[in-house]
Amino acid sequence: MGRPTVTDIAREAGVSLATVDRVLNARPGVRAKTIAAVTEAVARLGYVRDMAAANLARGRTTRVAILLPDTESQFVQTLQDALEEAAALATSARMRVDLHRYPASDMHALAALLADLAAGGISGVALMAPETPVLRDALRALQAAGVPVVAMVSDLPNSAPAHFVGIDSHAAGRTAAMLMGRFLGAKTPRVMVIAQSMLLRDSIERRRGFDAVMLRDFPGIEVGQTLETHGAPETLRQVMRLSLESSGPVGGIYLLGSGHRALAQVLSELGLLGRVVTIGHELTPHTTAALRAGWMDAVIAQNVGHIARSTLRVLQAKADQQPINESQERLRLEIILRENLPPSP
Amino acid sequence: MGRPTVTDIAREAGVSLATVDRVLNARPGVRAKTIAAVTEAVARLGYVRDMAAANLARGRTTRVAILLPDTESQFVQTLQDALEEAAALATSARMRVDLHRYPASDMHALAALLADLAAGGISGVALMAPETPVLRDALRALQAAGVPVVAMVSDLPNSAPAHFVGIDSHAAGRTAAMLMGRFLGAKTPRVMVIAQSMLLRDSIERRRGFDAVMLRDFPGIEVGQTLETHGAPETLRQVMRLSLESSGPVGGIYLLGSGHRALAQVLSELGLLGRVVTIGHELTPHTTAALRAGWMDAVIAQNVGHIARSTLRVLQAKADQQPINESQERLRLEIILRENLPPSP
DNA sequence: TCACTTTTGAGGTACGCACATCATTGCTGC
DNA sequence: GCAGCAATGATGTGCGTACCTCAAAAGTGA
Repeated sequence: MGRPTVTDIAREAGVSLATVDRVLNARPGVRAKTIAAVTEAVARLGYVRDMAAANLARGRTTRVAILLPDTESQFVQTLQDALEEAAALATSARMRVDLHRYPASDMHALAALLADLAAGGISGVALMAPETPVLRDALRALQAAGVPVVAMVSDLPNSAPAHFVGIDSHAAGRTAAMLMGRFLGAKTPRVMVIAQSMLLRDSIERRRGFDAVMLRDFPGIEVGQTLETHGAPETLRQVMRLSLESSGPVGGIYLLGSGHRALAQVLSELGLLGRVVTIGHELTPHTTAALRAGWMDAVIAQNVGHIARSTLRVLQAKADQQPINESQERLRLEIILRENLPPSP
Repeated sequence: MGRPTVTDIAREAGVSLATVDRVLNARPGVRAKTIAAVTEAVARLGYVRDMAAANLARGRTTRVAILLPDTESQFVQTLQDALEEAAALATSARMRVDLHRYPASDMHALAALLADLAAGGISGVALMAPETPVLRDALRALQAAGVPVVAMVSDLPNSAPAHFVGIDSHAAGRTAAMLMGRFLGAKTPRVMVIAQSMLLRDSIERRRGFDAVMLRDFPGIEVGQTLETHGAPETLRQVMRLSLESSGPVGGIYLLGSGHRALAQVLSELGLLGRVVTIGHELTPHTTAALRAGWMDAVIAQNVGHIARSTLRVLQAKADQQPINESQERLRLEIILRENLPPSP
């Protein structure tokens, strides 16, 4: 005897197949008493609906949309690649994934895109975006229309997403601090913190976590203010020179966001490349090269492959109104050094 | 128009459904020319077999066996828990998993168990075991009978397993060395290496990787010979005292295998707990507690949840004669510090 | 008790595929 | 040109479920 089927449930509950179907799919026209009988039979036999067969019978192909900013970021590009690979595989499981890039600076365009999607009859949306009021309203409307929303990488707590796929940014910052503190050793106990901008929630949280551990475990190390570069290499050069002049030399650099290539350039000009402990975030071709070259000491990352697969699994589960396997979907915060770099494919 | 189906392939290739079926399922009695025509139609239409429907039609439930040693090891226990959880979920995907523990000291018993399984008509076997000649022969026989074998945690290169699920132990050792070297800082540049035994392949490889990086990047640090404890706390106490007396104090301890609790005890007796950099392997309740308490500085681990799910996915793929998604099955080597400990459930 | 509504039963079709059977076609050598 | 065999076609059944229709039974109120 294999797994129980609807037929077994019908026999066990003493009702017809049609009634079992009505109960399982929450169709109207069944007495409470009958519902209870079927539910009990389900529990007794340990019946689990065969979702594959169910979706086959429904004939529906789950259609989901994924929205990424059109930033020229290596990380976003890496994530997109991972999503495309995962989407190709998901095709064999009756799922169609539409990937869109939205203008990062125009939240109204994003909101309009979301409205279009809602009208187009989609069964789920996942997105990576900073939480603005416009977006929040758009997402709430989407969810009110019954479309589940999944936040990727950066959480959207005020939009009440159905799920968040990403790591704890505060823990990421704490981990960076722990490594920085221990790697610094006898080097100048001063750390420079650099960010493109502090608008994104994850940057802010990383910084908070970094400070918390620095203050608690390494009180002897001085941590500077966040230097914002707004993505411009020239600004980076200026703020770094200014900071070094006014506060003196540093033993470590913590890069909150992207901009690794520009940093390498400036460090090289200053004769600091490989002489200061450098810690950053996210595994991209640039950071991989930097680790391999030896001038970056550690990268705190989240596995984009996992993010992609987890996102699709969660969207599928939501579409099927199935529960989520928390332990599988919990992303690990990864520490990457030169020695545990993943083998290049 | 949704996804193409076998019917579309038949029309496109100008053949019948039966022939498409013969080609897709590699059944005999089709001319090479016809096979080519069908294959081309598949490529042209971008046909992807609906595995859900296929498995439904096959009506077969994949039965696999998983064999773990009956060692009283926290890691093995953790792995078993993960496998049981994954197995419970796999049930809804038409897969039955039988978990066995074999006597760790009796390879003949393991071989006999494997022979039984082969006779019982099983579609796959996964196991964690040291590679002995007896086992190697048993595994070869099993594979000759068409049963795919998956090695878990510790590879079995001479038994030519269909797949290995686990991390690169050499890289694990290299990573441990990197952290040890950098964490030591101004501490006594001498490291003690402790193992239960050096019989297992992964212990040996870790040690090799550790030495390689120590030699290359930290030539000033002296690394002692491997002290074997054979799992006995009393032996651990003796060899540690002996080593400290003969070679002098150490600044770090590298624990190759298990035995974290006994180590804590002895370190405490010696007044060294928390005063030497301690690095070990695998995330278990003991090591988690040690990291939290602060006397262990880092743990190099592999995610048992991933091992479990990956093992089942690979076995399923082998049973379905489907290709394996390498990028999903590649396990990451994890570095765990206190700050990035996974939140307790 | 009768007309009425609500609840339940019986049965069919479909989803995309695997697998089986039997009939038919094409090709080979003689 | 015919036996003999390989290649192909035609057709049916079933996997577990969804969804539909129509008929029958049970329950309701007056």
